[in-house]
Amino acid sequence: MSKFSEELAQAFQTVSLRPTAQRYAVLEFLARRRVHATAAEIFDALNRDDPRASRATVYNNLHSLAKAGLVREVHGEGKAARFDASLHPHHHFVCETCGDIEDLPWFDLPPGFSRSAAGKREVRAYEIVFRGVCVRCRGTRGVR
Amino acid sequence: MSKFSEELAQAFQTVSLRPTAQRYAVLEFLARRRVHATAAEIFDALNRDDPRASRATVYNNLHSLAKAGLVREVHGEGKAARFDASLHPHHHFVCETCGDIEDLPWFDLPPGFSRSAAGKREVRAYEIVFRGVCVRCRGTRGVR
DNA sequence: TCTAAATTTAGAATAAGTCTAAAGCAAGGA
DNA sequence: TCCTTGCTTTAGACTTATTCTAAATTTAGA
Repeated sequence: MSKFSEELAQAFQTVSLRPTAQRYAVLEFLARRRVHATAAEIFDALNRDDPRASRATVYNNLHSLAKAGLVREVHGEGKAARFDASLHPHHHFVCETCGDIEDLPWFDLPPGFSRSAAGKREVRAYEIVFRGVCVRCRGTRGVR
Repeated sequence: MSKFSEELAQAFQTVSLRPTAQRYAVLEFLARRRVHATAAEIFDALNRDDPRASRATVYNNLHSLAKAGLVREVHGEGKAARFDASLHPHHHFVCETCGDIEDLPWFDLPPGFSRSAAGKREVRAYEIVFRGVCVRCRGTRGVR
């Protein structure tokens, strides 16, 4: 068993979610990708090889994985939600030109920032979303 | 002319967007509200009094206002996008229990944070999204 | 006033995501 | 091992959010 699949198996363990073939395939697909995928892309990809998965199953699993914290739902420019494996914490960058979403390395807010901002609310998580122009789109500046 | 409507008029000026009756109504509605509205809610509200606006117009204006930076699109728990006037900068808090989205007072990231995180990307804006349990939902804890 | 460009409209069309009811599996106890 | 119970999967119909279309209207500026 590779380091990689061990890590996935481990992840299922710690959140105590049944590692069904389809659920595993969804998480694996996301964990291998750099660019964030829409549910439709995941559906298409899974149905090129075994195990297959129905549309409903893809959504079911994206939701159960998100609830368990192994996957995050991110919204960029388009109307379809995008998903990424969040095995390791990170922030996000949304390109306003091409709509792609990229991961940025994690850093904590200075202690006290979130507490004072949130008042009496209970903060369970946070992320910073940066918007702007990605490296690829900066390169083609003016060409359009 | 009230301070408030002056501010809206001013906002249209500075981004040089035509202040049509419908567009003004959309922005005004959002600026007066505390809770973030879906397009459907805005559509319903506008069609209770003049000026009316068709569904397409509501969306057109939400998009033109968003592009101009006067409105922000935020995604909470539900599938419909929510919008808020962003005349003044702020961060967001999404309640994982009831799905409501609240504004948090703005604070800057410590200088250097965003620059080093984003690498060669051009950052035009950022926001911090906190998730957790809002004050109202904390109160009803355990009742369910 | 006149013109060109932007805006509005109703309704049809598309797309994203959810629901349903039946059938298949997985985990743990006897 | 064999049940039992509760997750999970499935195809496809369905709902709902958002976009598109083409014609009519309004706006800003010359």
